Amino acid sequence: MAGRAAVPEVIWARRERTGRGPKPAYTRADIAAAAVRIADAEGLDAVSMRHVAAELGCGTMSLYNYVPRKEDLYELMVDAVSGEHELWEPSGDWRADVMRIAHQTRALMHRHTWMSRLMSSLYGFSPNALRYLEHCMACLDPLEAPHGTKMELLAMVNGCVTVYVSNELAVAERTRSLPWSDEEEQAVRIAYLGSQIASGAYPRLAAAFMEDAGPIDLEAVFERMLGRVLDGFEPRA
Amino acid sequence: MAGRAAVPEVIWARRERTGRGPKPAYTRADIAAAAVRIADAEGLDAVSMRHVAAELGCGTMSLYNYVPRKEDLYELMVDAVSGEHELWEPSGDWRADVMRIAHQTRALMHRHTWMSRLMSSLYGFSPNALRYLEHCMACLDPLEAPHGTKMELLAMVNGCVTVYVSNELAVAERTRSLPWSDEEEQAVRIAYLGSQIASGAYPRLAAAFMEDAGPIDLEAVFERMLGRVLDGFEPRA
DNA sequence: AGCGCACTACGTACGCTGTACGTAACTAGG
DNA sequence: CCTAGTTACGTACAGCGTACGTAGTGCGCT
Repeated sequence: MAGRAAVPEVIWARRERTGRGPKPAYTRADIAAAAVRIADAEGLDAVSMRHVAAELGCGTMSLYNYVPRKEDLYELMVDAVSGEHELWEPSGDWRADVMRIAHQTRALMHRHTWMSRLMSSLYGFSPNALRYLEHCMACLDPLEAPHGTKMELLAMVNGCVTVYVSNELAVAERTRSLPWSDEEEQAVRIAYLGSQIASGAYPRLAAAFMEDAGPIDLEAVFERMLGRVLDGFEPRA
Repeated sequence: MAGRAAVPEVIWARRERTGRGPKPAYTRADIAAAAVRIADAEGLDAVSMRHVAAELGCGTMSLYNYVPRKEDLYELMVDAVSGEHELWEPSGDWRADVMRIAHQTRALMHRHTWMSRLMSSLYGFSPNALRYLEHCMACLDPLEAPHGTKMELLAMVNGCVTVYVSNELAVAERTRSLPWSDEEEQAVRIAYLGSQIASGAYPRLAAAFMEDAGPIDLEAVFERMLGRVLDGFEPRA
């Protein structure tokens, strides 16, 4: 009977509508959509309570009727785009299905570049996340393994995809903010990194950077990474 | 000769000291140490320019002589604790060495719980990061593979460790902010998650959650994950 | 030797953030 | 019908990053 009211509750445990009083002017979906629109167009840092409220056309503080803290707004956003995952009838080939899931997740994170940043800090048992997880598990039905192992597989795949895309986006951001062209980029990288490497203190890094001169094929690397992860779960022959 | 001054430079390309004028009162190491102290004690969000300046005992704007943007302060912090990595003479057993590296990285991120948050957004070719990377590559000398593959291995290991610890910390944070004890935690999780699962819409998730009733052994899961990653790089027999 | 300038230090100020709080309007349940 | 629980929203506050201006300092050059 201790006061458990003052506790930070998960937003999904709250009912959306609560009977008494005037009907809410917006749904959670409206709010999430507005926030996603802003994040897509102007970046995650542009998502402020004021900005989202303005996008919706209501006063700033009205938002707090729907969303107790800003963090919950993020949760709404992640759930909303999690709903973009295509969920198909499992093919029977778990490897192919998981590959397809990974590629779709990557595409989704490229479409909403702020996702990878939010995913790594959120708890993530939103309704759409549950639906998505259930679909992933369904794809793993053909795999002979305990549920726990399957969950570990999914965690690893999701984790790898997230960090991979994070890196992709970080590098893209870095080169985009540079005023030089891609070809000159190489030269610029030499400016600092090269000065360090030329110092001779890092012979192996020097060798590594000399080796891959051409632009790396991000798709191929992604594919290779996934393959290796899944190899670890292949039943022993 | 186009104006390349207005460009966001990497802080490591800046010289720390520049001859003319009064001697700077602090070193980059001083500043990084102050910021790390604050982040460790009060969390990453407590690291503000004002707060760090106060910790150093100087005016807020004086910090900007050393650090052009706040993001660079983060870079300094990451580099500082990257220097905590123990670098040993490679044993000749690359698998064992990589395992040891991963365990140390995990320990480091538990010591500085804000690291995982920063690592996923930073570019990361700071001096200490280079030293660390070179050491990792040295550990991989016994592995018969091209440099590019070795880099991919390290990226995967580092990535997996980062997301793993992120999850660990997120869960810990969630349960810590709850006023209930660990045993009751289980019951609370049922409150929302259980209501969803009991709905019957997610049969596989239900089965999975029922299966692992006891507290999971985080060390064992970590070990297993690493093992699987490394398996993917074992030379084919 | 001494001038000039690059550099450090730092106070003030601006626009922005999340959100606590108080008030007015509204409507469903007893 | 009344009233209690909700919605809506304006105001206010503490804190943020940082642009800008000013004052003082000491190295490098003439």
